Amino acid sequence: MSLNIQAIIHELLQKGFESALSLKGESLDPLLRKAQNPEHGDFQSNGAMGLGKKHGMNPRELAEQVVSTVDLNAIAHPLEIAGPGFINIKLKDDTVLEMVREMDADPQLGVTQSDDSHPVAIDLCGVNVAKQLHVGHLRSTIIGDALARMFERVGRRVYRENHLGDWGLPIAMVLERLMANSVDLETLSLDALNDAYRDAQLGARGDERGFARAIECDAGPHRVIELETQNESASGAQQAAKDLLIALQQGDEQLVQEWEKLIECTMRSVFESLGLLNVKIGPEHNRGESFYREQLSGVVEEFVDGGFAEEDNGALIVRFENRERPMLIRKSDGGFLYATTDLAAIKFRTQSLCSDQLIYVVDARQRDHFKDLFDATKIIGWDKTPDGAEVEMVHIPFGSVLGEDKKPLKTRSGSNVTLSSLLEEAIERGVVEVRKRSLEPNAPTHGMNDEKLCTIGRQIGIGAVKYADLSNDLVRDYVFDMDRMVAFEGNTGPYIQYACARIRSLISKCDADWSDAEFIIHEPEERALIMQLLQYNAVFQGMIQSLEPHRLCTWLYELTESFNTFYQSCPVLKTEDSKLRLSRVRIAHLTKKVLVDGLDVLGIESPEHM
RNA sequence: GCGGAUGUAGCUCAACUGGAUAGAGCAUCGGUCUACGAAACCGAAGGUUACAGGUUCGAGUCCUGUCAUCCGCGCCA
Repeated sequence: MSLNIQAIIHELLQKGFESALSLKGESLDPLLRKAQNPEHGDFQSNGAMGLGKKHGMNPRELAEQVVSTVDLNAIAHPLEIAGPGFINIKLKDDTVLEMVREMDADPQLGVTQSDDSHPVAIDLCGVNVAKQLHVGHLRSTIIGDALARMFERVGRRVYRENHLGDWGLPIAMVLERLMANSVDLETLSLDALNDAYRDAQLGARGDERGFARAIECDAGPHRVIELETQNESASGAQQAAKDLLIALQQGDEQLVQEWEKLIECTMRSVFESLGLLNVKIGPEHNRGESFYREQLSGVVEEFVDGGFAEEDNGALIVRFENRERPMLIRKSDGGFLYATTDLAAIKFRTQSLCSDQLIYVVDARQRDHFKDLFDATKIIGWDKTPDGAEVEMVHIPFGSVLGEDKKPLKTRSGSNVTLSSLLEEAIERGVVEVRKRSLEPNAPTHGMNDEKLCTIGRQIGIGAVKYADLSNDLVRDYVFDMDRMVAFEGNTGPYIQYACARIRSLISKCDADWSDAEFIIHEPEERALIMQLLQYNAVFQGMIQSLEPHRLCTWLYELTESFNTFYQSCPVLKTEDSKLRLSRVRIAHLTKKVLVDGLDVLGIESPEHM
């Protein structure tokens, strides 16, 4: 017996189908699933309908034959056939108890560890030097960090790649502007820096052609607004910036020093926000555009030498077989583009880091860019690691964060919402709730000092925002509604955190030693809770495979509901029967371990009290 | 114009990748505490899954078309 009981049943059923249909070697999938309705049992096999049809056999008869040849008596109740040919399986309680014992004894809580020794590289956060973080970075950062934790949880090495926008003309323009005004970079705030960045952009990004074309193509409001902003003014400041960039590229010592200060100034503020967010991203994860600057011409040469790139109107482009749109890898003035840098980064990640899985957590608007990028990578053969492993490249195209008006989130005055202001509000809301709660005499937080309350408030407020983000299907846009997130009711982070806190105090009130108490199933709610716990690994593997954190969120929410139902109907400490009492404490403890572990994978903290 | 995404209860979202009666949470209405933490639990009501066809034992899910919203479309990142 083992935790992968589903795999065992799968195999037995498969053999049953093989013998019933007198077929071998063919992949006959019994379509074993968790039962959709608990009344049908624990698992269901949907294979008979499709296979019966395919091989000219009555599905129901097929199911009956399978049932008569498969022997699951040791672990399950007699199999039942329902409807057109569903096979329903209900495990014996003894089987369930044995599995839960195993899960509880396993430090990994049953989560299967990966045997892939190649690292995963996750492109996340994506800050631009001299720019304030905004809500777009929120998603890239917390989704990327959750995915990273998920891979680390199954034992894989992860490179969190913070691909900073720290190089090129935009940065040169800011630097030029700041130096022209002899601003002291040591004491500069990111807000001031952000203003300088915007001024510089306004000065240099005039793009009448792009604007005209956007109108012509009937472009959406996103693009038009962006281009309008760029066109508001145009000046000759670029020339100075271009000169500065050249000097910087040539390694002018003074300039390089100033440039480094600029990055430092940005990252000080960035890491402050990232710290509040409880994400594992630090200076050691910085590997920005500047890191690749020496490699760009080599990358382009490789494309040229391989015959994969051609000249077009003075620019160098890569063409694809199945579409019109080419990818530019060098401008007609000889400069490189972000696509060039991204190609260099892919080469580095696959060839030097030897990653066999590249994940880009970048918003959905860049779909076409990544399609081009990945296809170009395949053309030149960087889709294999040096030791020959196939590289999987995935773009996670997450949706936009919208305001109540269903348009990209803005402040009342129409400016972008900065990440720090958003986090501040979330924390403030969390702190207010915790303080309010602590005024009640019966609350475990009653009388706690304010510093502790603030820490808890931060954990709750941030947890609420992160859970709200991660619990949605990533590709969809979602409406940011602080009130709903911090409501702490229903499917929210705090709901789950609250259950953890209750279990902790429950356990702390139990004097007896329950650590090796026998698990007992006495009430249906106990069985239901244990069955939910036993799905942890399956859900986890599903999440790894699909790269969808919201699956874990949904399951954790269900687990919390199962626990609350159990807790409501099964007295724990008040139970007279001491064996049953200790069993329930132990079930509660296992639930807490799983909830805390799952929340941690999502990057959400679980306060002791709240 | 071309390409892509999305459309599920009043609102915010699920649906284990084609399975049994489409599920939750808010909001609404009705029950549970002199408390193993009520930030909880139990129940009611709420649906032509944008629309029209098609594929099959079976479709929210797959294919075709239509509509709506959003995004992208060579020298910005």
